[in-house]
Amino acid sequence: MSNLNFDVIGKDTGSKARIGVLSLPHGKVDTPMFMPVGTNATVKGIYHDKIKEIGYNLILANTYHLYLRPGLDVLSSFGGAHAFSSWDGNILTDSGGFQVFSLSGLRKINKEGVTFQSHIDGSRHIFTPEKVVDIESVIGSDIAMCLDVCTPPRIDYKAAKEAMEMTHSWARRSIEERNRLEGEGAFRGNLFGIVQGNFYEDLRKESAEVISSMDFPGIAIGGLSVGEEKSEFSHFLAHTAEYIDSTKPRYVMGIGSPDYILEAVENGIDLFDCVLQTRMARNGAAFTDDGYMVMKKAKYKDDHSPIVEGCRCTCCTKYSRAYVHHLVKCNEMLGGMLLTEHNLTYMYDLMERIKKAIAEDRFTSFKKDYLDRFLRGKCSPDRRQEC
RNA sequence: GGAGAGGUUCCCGAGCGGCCAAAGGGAUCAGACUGUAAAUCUGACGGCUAUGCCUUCGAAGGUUCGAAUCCUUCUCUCUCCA
Repeated sequence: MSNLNFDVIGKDTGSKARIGVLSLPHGKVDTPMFMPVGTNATVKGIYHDKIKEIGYNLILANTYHLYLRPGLDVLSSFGGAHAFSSWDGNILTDSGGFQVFSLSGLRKINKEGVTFQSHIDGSRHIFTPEKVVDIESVIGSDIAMCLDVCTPPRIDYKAAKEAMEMTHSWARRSIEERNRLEGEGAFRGNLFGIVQGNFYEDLRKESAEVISSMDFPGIAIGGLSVGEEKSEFSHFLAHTAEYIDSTKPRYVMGIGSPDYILEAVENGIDLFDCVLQTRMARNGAAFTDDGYMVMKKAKYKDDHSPIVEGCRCTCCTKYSRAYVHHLVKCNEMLGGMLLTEHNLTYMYDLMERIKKAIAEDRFTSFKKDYLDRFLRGKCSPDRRQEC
């Protein structure tokens, strides 16, 4: 029934890290893999061709945003988001569950679904789990996420439990709708379930087990990296991951920075996505092994070296730090574009290094060496503790 | 030569007797950014021995309890007319 085949092809013995191959309708994806975020069927600041050239074969898009604009009629007339955006790789669609969290002032939740007030024009729209799967089938998602209830940290137990139970109930309804559409030949993607449970150990365990028991080809951990301390993130990531079916691909939604990703990989996570790389690029920062390089700093004004020596991206092979500094200072869009390509290239190549380390059974030492250098650069000595 | 307008903290620019170390931009510097309401946002931005003090609104003098704000002289800039 599923269009997904997931083969674990290697494991690290010192951790739960693993390498695998995901076979999706639009081609294979080697895991662990980072997925660039392209909310509006475009990864901001870069051509789809370039994304593909870097090596990515799986990007995100957002159900809520695409439903509002351009709307289902347009998407449907193109036969889905792939043709519409000229992207022949895989698309994972987020359900709008994150918008339940991020647009909390513009929505209301009840058992049936979520009522959103559009952030664009204020119009009201109802999202039910069934409707989200329907929209995702129009989009043509290769991986379709269920509508879930993503909650902020520090809510009380009762609210956390309610959100979790609603997420579970919506997961069941999503599966029924998928099955119905599959029967009609209208759904060809892979529906992934999402674990919630906020920051309560028993709820996280329960949610991981409940979602794992359902008929999903892949499982995501949601509701992390929503403003909690890093230590809390690490704890709940490890605690949740251990209760998820290890034969399925595991996806942590919304991370992240290299340190978060290494943490996830160590716990056997296969997929993650994040806006950080592309957003920070537009805000003038480059990912490097020595932390984030803030290109607007005056010290790069006359620096003739590339951002990262040896990096294969356009930015590093053709331009100097001084030029990128200049572009960022002038607020020229090319600055953000070059940095976007750099950050996505950096992340792809980092994933390659991680996979190689796992294949050679030295993930733990790789992680330690990498973080020693990355966090030293990211944080000044007096802030080191916080990082 | 004549008439008019004007010189404000790095720049532009508001203020036109006390609530002014002086709005608002910009520049500069620093910080944030993690399933994208983000090419965005936040903070600092005269000096200091800092719930106060000192210096500052072209210059010098004056009026006033009190002046960036009113008066006098000087100086510089711009516009128009000759």
